[in-house]
Amino acid sequence: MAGSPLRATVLRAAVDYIAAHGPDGLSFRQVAAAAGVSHQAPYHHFTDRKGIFEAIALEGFSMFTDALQGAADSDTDDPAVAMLDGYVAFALEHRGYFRVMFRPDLNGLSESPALLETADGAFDVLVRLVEQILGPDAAVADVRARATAMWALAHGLAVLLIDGPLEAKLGPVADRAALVRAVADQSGLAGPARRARPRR
Amino acid sequence: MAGSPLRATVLRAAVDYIAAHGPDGLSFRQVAAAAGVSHQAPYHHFTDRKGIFEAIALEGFSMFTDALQGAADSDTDDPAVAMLDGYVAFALEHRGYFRVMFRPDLNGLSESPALLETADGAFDVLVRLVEQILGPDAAVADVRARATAMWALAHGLAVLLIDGPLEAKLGPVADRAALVRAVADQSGLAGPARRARPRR
DNA sequence: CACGAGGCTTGACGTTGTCAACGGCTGCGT
DNA sequence: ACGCAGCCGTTGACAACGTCAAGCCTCGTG
Repeated sequence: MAGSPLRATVLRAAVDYIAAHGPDGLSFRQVAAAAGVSHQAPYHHFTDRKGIFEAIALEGFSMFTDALQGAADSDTDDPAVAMLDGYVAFALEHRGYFRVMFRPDLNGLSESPALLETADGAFDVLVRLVEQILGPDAAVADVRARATAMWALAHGLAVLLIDGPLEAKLGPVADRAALVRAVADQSGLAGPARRARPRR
Repeated sequence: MAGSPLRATVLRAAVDYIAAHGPDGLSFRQVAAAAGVSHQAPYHHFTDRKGIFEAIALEGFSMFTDALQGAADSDTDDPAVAMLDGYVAFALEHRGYFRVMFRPDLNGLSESPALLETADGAFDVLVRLVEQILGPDAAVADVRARATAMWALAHGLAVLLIDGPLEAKLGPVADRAALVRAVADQSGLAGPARRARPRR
């Protein structure tokens, strides 16, 4: 299951490149050269250029699910904020993966059932947390809307920080946790459960 | 100021292509061929391939600012929701522009002062609206955080709808306004002014 | 020992972005 | 009226890219 060493090498080189320069300039031949093999060698491990992105996205979503689950499991008095922070932190620390995961044109998400399923797993973590926060008697539509709101907020923040004008405006990252906190406070999404805000 | 007709033709062809297939596969030579000219003709109107994206982003941010301003000016009892909806609506209706605007690797945002300034203009519309919502005695940090929260929420929703798994999950667009409403309600960002939530 | 398959190589083809040189129009100064 | 410079478009060439097609080692298994 581990795959050949070349496969891993290529994948790592690709992820590093993407983290540094974005996915679009990534060249099949360049990563092959970086791995010290001929320009066709990677074809024995990936069907396509797209195959590389698909593999990255798959691995990325798996790591992502774990990261979100970890944030959900961490015992904090504000699980919603922990989740938001976990989301944004993952994006910042694993740009190479994150940049590919949400680009269906690159990774062929809609065509790969395995990838779709893995991606769903991450969203499920979020939904389960929201169910837990809102309590068992919450309407399904509310849970859905709340989860979507949290997802959108976290995703927007992450994307704006990684690729958007936010980083150019606020300087690099600075204190991510404080930013997430402040934003979560300004939206109504912070707080341990039903609108009780201990405030310390 | 209008620019030559070829320039406009190329730009339109590029925007249409991007709306349909995303920016990355866009080929300089293809748009030239689509415009019925030789593969080098566009070079008289754009310095680079990147120059096309820069022009699209510039025009896009200008349209975007107008759209947001329009949403802010519309008299509704919930300006925050109007703004969020305006943001998402623009993204959905002008994917060809939106997809390029937030891709600094494509449009060279950080290198072009004119582009940066235009992009700032859009954010300023949001900040001014938040100032208006929170009232004149609001702390600067709160205004900033609230604006960032709204921006992130709208942007996340837009991105997830356009390129993310949300469209694959929820079906195409459906009723955007209702979705935005629900999400805004679940986050605390809806409501006319200071945390009054009519609930009705 | 044969042999088939996996892993890698070299070679080739069409397409891409970009540099360079060329040509025809149009409008200006003399 | 004439020439000439500028814009706007042309064709040609080049390196790099993704991908198809063969060929070459080097194993483990019969």
